[in-house]
Amino acid sequence: MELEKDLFGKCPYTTAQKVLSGKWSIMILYHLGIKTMRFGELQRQLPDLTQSTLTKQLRALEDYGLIERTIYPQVPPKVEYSLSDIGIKFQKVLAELAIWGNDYIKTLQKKEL
Amino acid sequence: MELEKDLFGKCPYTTAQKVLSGKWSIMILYHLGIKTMRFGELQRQLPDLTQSTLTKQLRALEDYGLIERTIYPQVPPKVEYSLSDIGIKFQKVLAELAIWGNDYIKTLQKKEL
DNA sequence: CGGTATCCTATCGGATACTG
DNA sequence: CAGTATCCGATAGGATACCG
Repeated sequence: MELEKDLFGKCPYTTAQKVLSGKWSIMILYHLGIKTMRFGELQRQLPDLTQSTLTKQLRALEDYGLIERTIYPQVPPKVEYSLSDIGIKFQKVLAELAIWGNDYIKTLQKKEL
Repeated sequence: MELEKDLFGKCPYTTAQKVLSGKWSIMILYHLGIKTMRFGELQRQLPDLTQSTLTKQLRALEDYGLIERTIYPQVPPKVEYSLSDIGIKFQKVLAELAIWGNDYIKTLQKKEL
């Protein structure tokens, strides 16, 4: 995933779509919205993706500017991931997404009855 | 894209992510939120995807239950796409997404200066 | 008009193994 | 601890051509 600089002029939806295209973007943004986390802690929250996949997804979100990576120069290494300003603003979308997602699941369940 | 029936028990975010994974889902949902449209009209709004791709994306959204397809038995054929109840509810997410998307574009532009 | 049916390719996510 | 390097398979999406 590589950041495209020519997002300007594009519509907000297309832009959002690109940023959210990563399979784990939403989940990562959700967890970092709860609190800043170290790599390992984040990985424990998301047991279904491997270390290398998590790294790639984090790099993508970092390139897009949604999250920030802070490296503490020490041994053993400590790296913290947190939301950027624009990442924090995304929490509003997540909130609506959560409401809708629960609603959607309920709808599916009714159909099954 | 095939609908998975075992979404139950999953978190709302994972569910939402699956539904939104289609490259054009958001754009389609946005346009159908404005008004019910025929296939051709929708295609004119989205010049960047081919007919076959549009068909696939529409089928996926239909399978997920977000949109409804109404076929009017006449010649030439007339098919209308509209939002389902849960699709209408998704407009709230889209609204937040639009706000955020515009914000994000502004942020990027500032960085470029 | 509103599709199918094929085929093809790029990319993305995952598995695995190794490292400062 | 937090990565990187490499490889690999699945699949989503696009191009093209044809159809009721």
